[in-house]
Amino acid sequence: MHNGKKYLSESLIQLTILLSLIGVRVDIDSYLSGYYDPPLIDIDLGSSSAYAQTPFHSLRDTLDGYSLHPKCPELDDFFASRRLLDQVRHLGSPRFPTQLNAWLVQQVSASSKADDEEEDADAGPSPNTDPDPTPGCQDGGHLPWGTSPGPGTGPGPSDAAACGGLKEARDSKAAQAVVCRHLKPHQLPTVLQQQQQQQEEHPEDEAPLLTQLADSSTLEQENLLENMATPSDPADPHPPAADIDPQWNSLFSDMDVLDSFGPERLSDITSPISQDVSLLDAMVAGAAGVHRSAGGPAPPQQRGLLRLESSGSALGLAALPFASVCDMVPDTCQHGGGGGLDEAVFDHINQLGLGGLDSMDDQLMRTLDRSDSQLLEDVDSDSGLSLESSSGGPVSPGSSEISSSSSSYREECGATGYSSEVDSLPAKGGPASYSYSYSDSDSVWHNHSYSSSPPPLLLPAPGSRRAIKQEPLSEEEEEEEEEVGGALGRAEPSRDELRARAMCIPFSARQIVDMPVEEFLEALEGGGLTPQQVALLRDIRRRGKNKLAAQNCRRRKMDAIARLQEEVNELHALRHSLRQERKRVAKSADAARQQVEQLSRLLLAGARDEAGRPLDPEAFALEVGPDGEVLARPLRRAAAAARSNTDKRKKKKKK
DNA sequence: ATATCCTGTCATTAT
DNA sequence: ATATAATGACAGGAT
Repeated sequence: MHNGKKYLSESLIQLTILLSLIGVRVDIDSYLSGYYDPPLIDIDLGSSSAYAQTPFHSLRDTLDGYSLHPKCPELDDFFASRRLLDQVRHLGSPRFPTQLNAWLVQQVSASSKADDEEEDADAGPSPNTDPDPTPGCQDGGHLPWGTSPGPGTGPGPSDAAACGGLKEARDSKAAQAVVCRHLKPHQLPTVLQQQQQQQEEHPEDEAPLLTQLADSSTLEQENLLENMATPSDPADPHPPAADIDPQWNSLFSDMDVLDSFGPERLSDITSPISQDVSLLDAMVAGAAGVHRSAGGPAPPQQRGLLRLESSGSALGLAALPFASVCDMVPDTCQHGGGGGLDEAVFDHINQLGLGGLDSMDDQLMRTLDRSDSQLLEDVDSDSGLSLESSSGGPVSPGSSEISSSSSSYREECGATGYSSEVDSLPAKGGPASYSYSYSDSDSVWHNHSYSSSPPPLLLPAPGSRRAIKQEPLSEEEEEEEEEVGGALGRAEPSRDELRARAMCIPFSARQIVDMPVEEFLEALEGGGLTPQQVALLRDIRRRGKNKLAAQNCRRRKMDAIARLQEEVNELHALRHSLRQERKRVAKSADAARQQVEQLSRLLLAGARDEAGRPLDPEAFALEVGPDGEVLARPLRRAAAAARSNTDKRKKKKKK
């Protein structure tokens, strides 16, 4: 516990310092509260137990899905990347900040590579932004499609922007992933509107399906997702990429106009980027530039672009969840003057035909529109995961997911009481009246295995998200999947799951257990639940927590036993070595003793008494006196004295 | 049939 | 005061 407190305080200090460094001191919570639930403050600050359950509820739905544990080593990388990209971003591009930033970053990366053959594409303002050469940062490696790098794993999307730049962005998968990750749930209506517009223009697209998907219930979503995944080639897990690629290619072909700068002008641009620009100034400049760029009523697509861009740099500036802080809270940003830097940069740009960049915005919007399907899928997949699958993130009771699932539950609900229904529930398999389509992890979402062996090969459930997306697992997801464990094999709901469904509780057992306590209490109080439902909710949460605690406890116990066994083995080895050493010492002592006796006999053989007669070697022993003088002591006397001593001891004992 | 293991649950205590 | 974690003990299913 003491460690936990220390850890908490250290983490808070680090977080505070980092936030103050980036100039976000006042409105960060309000900003986050508008975007995320729970806010950043609710980020889990550690646990007292190394085996404590993974706080998925606090690790999810924060910071674009990439929540940052304050102790996470990637946090520095994250903010360093963000500072770099904010500086670039807020250099003042009025109309195409995202594209320009991505291009600038790419140019920085390219120049750095020219100067330094090493892989460090982040060289420059943020030299330590990527300690881990992730695929997105290396030689145009593919950013894993939809791969969630896990909480705090800054190098993921941020590398796609900072390291990869346009070269990586040309990879349509990476680009889609970047875009998809930065569409907030609250943007879904906008996306849907755009999707509908696109549907009107391109009725052959997947928009109807996706719109339907967004409005459907969870089970329907699973079916739809299955339908979407079915016609695709199994060898190609990313079928939509084919639609995106031409768009991106055309977009970047326009971007190639900027490549005509040439190295000498490039140096003009890259060198300011490397300056230690005041972040505050840069942010204000960027915000002012963006706002200036609006220049009156922006067309809807431009507004959409700005919104997307302001919500974390939809394209290249991925994984910058704070990137739009200034846009969101401009009051906190005091304009310090952009200086000649912005003007120099954008004079170049303006002189080199910015007209094409207007069309580039349109193309970008079209690209984004086309990628909306992927956005939808990503967003919806996350929601589906949180609702039905193992990740089980917090979902507010008022969310569409809950409402949809709630409705589906209510439709199937037939039980009327808690105790009677609950206690009669069979341990295996629900009543025939239940027709739930259980997902992979509702029943058991933990790893009951004590062994430290690698998790078994997980076969994705037929309707699971994994089966659809076929993406490699991030560490977090692997961990989660590991926790799901054997549940995939037996897709049976837990008893509490059945209880919850029997009582028409609009949460899964996983949700009930994983949701933050505030949300849980809110659901209890404001959920319009009956007392029986409230009691069941509390019981499910208590049992779920205790179940996880028991698992952790047993794992700890097994680990402790293993450690003790290891210690026993080490002690056995130590005892063996000590015994060997004792034998060696005894042997050498014997040898020394024999040497002494031999030398004594030799000396006694040459010794003479006062009368000049030779001494009997058997009757005398050599003795070294206190002054170093060697004396011949008669053995009989010594033996007699020894005998008398033993006699005295015996007499004393008898007394 | 029995032993053992695994897991969930309860009760209790600590944090 | 409440929530939660930790843990011993027990029960029941699986092997």
